[in-house]
Amino acid sequence: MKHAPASTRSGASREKGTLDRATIVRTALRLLDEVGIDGLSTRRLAAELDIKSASLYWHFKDKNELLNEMSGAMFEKALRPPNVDGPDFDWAEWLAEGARAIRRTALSCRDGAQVMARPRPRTPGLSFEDNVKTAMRSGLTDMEARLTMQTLRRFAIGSALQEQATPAATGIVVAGKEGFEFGLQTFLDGLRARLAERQKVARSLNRPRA
Amino acid sequence: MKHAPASTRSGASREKGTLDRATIVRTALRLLDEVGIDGLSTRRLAAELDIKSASLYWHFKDKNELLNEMSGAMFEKALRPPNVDGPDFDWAEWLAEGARAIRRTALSCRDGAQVMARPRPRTPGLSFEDNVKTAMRSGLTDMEARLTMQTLRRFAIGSALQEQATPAATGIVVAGKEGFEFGLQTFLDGLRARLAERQKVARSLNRPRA
DNA sequence: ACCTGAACACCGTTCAAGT
DNA sequence: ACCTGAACACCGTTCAAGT
Repeated sequence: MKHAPASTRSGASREKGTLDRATIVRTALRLLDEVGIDGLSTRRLAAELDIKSASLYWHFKDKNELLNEMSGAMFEKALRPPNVDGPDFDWAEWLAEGARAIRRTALSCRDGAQVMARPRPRTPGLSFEDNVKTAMRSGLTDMEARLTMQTLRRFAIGSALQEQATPAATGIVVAGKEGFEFGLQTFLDGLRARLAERQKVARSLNRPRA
Repeated sequence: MKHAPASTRSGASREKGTLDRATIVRTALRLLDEVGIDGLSTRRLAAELDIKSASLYWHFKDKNELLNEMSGAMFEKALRPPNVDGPDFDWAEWLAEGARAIRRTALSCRDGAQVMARPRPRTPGLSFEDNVKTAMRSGLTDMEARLTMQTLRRFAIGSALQEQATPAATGIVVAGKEGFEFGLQTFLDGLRARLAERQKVARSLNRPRA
């Protein structure tokens, strides 16, 4: 006699053919938070989905592709709404919030930083170009805006990575948000200095004394 | 008939009892550069050392301990001589060189950034406190000096990590050194602004007008 | 003190075969 | 189109036993 068709796993039973990449990625992220990156095996994930591990290879080329998709999902979650307001728009605070969101998202899940440190699949230009535009409202050039976002992303991931590493052995100086804010604000100060210098030059060109 | 006692591996035969942690770490780093982090198995490393993989567990508690030691070795290599000169000492350039050295070392070895992103064993206070002292010659407080070094370390590792990720999928904006220098110099600009502000305040306190 | 043989409990991945 | 059974070629780690 055959036993009942599973569905005993984690409560969420599906009918066949319902399984798609998004569901797998979502489940993988939940499992990651439970067991950590070393515990996240294809067999364990398959069990969580009530399938066999071989089935995962119909949906994903290999485990790397799955992990990269997880990275993409975390970034999407971190960078939700550009949320640009009216004339009181504070570009520095907007950039800071973006960097904080990346770090916060990475820290919100066990080993999340290690996942976000991976390459993510080319999101279809969705919000990235919009964000560049928004960053340019500060007066930065297109290239500077991109470099700024790249720098903040690298710093946020680097910070989360160190903060999430086994706390005993790391040479952490100031734990938590304060250590992060120092680097963040100092970098933004550098941007402000650059923009102020640029405005000064522009003014002197507009009404030359000579 | 027993065959000859190995020594066919990679040319470097040893007599028994010669093997120590430093040799293992050095060999592991060479092997890492050959096969990458996914190829660096205890069995492969043991073969390279002409021992059996079980023997590694006499020298190291587990693979994690070995990897952390590798991280420590790479940082030692990166931060070699403090090399502080005379009165023409340029603290900003000194900090920049330290950050560049970390990034350069990470990029010098396949998957090197992933290794340096790991926690490293507590180095016996060797050069770290000296470096804090050196950084303070800029006028930064002790805490600011530590935060600065932490920030640059995080940014350098974060950069190397992204640069070393599979080049196709990453949203790299400006590849290579230029992308790194932007973040580095902008952060240092922020530090300069902070120090300049501090000097201005100090001067106004020295000779008050009122 | 240092190393091995042999095993344990896993991995990621492939592929013919099922439905 | 989607999933399984069964296998392949590996893993990290332990531990009694050797020298």
